[in-house]
Amino acid sequence: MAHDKSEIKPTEAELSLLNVLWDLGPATVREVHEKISLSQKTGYTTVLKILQIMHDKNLVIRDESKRAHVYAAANSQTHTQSSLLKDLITKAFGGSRSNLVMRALDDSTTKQEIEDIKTILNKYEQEVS
Amino acid sequence: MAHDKSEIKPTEAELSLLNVLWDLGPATVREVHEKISLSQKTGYTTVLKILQIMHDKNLVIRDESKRAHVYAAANSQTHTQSSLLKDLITKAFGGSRSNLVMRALDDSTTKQEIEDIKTILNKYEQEVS
DNA sequence: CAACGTATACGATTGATATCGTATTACGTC
DNA sequence: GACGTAATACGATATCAATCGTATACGTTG
Repeated sequence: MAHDKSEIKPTEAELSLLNVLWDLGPATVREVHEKISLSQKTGYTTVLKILQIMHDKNLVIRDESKRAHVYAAANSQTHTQSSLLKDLITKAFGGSRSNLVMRALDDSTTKQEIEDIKTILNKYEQEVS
Repeated sequence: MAHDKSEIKPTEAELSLLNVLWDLGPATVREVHEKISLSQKTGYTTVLKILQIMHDKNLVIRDESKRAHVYAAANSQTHTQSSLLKDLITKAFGGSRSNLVMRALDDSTTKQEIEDIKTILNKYEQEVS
């Protein structure tokens, strides 16, 4: 096989649009542009072009049955996040996952965050054992 | 202020070289090239050029007192890792640190990793309270 | 059915990344 | 102090990312 699902590496602009698509669900260029315009000043055709490129790269799928094509993220947010993390672990953390997790936790970590993470850990601890 | 320390964003090739520098400590272009050549096939002048660019960007410092300049990472590995994580949290995890941590933990997490992380959590828990 | 408004398609531009070939400079050594 | 070795400096190139202007196509409606 040539391309594995785990090699998802959107650029920065692409990730911005993916965030919008995960939020809105399937949407037209106009809808994506309107949403993104709330936080950035990007031209309509720029959004269009990037979505087209993403379509070529299979980062999004699109429904062309209507005049205004409807775009949707090809991969789930969860899967994409995992992919990005895996990449970062490889390139900046010597391949060590716990290394990354420990670095993500610092003295600004709140009590709530600690509790949330402990809950997850307990869950996996049971599964693993 | 123009540039904050937290805006450290090395490119992929730059990060490769930084990994070598963190490993070797201060080193000449030749030393860096020899080390990187073990895992990649990059030309000597390419390594040199990237190090020069990194110097312009203040990603590395260099000692020019000798004929062969000696390069060293300008920022610690720890600090750079934190910076990269912060960036990823912002761009792909809706700004939520625990979101990232939880995604980093999946069902392939080993018992040992869970223990390591719990230890860290307990440490911060005490500090926080 | 023609015109207008909106959508997509296409191409050009700018800037950054990555890579090297070649030119130039600087040491040591004899 | 000239020469050869090895270093740095300096472009040049190819690719990709990001952006937008303009051209073209499509449909709704008067």
